[in-house]
Amino acid sequence: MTQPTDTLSIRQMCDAFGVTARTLRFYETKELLFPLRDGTRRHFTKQDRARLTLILRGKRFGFSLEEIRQLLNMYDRGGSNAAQLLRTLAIGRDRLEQMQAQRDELGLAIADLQTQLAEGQSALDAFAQAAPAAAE
Amino acid sequence: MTQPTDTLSIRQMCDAFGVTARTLRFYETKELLFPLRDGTRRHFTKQDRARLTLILRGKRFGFSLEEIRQLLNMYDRGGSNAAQLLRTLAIGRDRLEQMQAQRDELGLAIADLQTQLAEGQSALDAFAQAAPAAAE
DNA sequence: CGTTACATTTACGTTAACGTAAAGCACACT
DNA sequence: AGTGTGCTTTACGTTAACGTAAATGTAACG
Repeated sequence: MTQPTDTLSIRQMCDAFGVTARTLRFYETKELLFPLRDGTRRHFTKQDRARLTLILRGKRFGFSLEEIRQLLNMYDRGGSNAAQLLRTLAIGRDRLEQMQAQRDELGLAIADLQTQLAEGQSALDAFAQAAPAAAE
Repeated sequence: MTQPTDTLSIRQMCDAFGVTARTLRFYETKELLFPLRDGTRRHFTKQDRARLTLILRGKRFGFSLEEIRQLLNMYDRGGSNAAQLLRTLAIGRDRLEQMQAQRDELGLAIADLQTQLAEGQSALDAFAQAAPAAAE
């Protein structure tokens, strides 16, 4: 009959998720988390834990906190909002394309850099290859 | 015998390189460019053009402006500074590794997102898959 | 001489996602 | 009462690479 003590203190949250207290409070001000209050202290519920999981996952996906907030809100309202869902999907696809483009550009830059570095001793000259007569 | 008019105005530079005047002035304050002065106006020499090419290339490589400045300085002093060159190479390799790591992470995230988006209609549920009972 | 075009300096603003004090409750223990 | 631990709020600081005004200058055109 002891209450499940279903909540975590801020420190426990930090340890559990590998984030700082500042981060958790910050997320609260950004309306990403809504911990309960015992007087002045925060108590993070199972919901908060689930949301934080999503937040971190969203960050891995490259979403901004604001985007994540919107996604979480939609999710909260129950997925019955088809139009919104579609827009969400569009956002997701956009992000995907951006990421792919980014990755491709990275790939190019990496290839460039690799050949430059491998090509010889003087990577500087390689780096500067496009500059004829930089020093007259 | 007409002087080659070998310099470009700031606007011509902007057009030639697709950057803003602010950017060029900013680069000057950062000691990346050293345009000549005709009274108050800037005149960008061939050297400046070469340097700007390198700057933009360096950015494509993911170097910061400060890193670029150092590289340009080393290059300017003539490549006779072997130790420096080696350190430079090390920097380049570090950057390469960072970029590869970044690219790999991006690859992972992309793969994730792709399966999520493809897997079904509800990308939201997919996005939220790790959150059981987010809405009790 | 007035306008237009282009240029200049100075300096505050922007963005994201927190970091980092500073100062102070609120309890538990001793 | 004192000490310590954990938590709180408030609020300024950080970083990079410029953006964006504001006020002014100068040179040529008409």
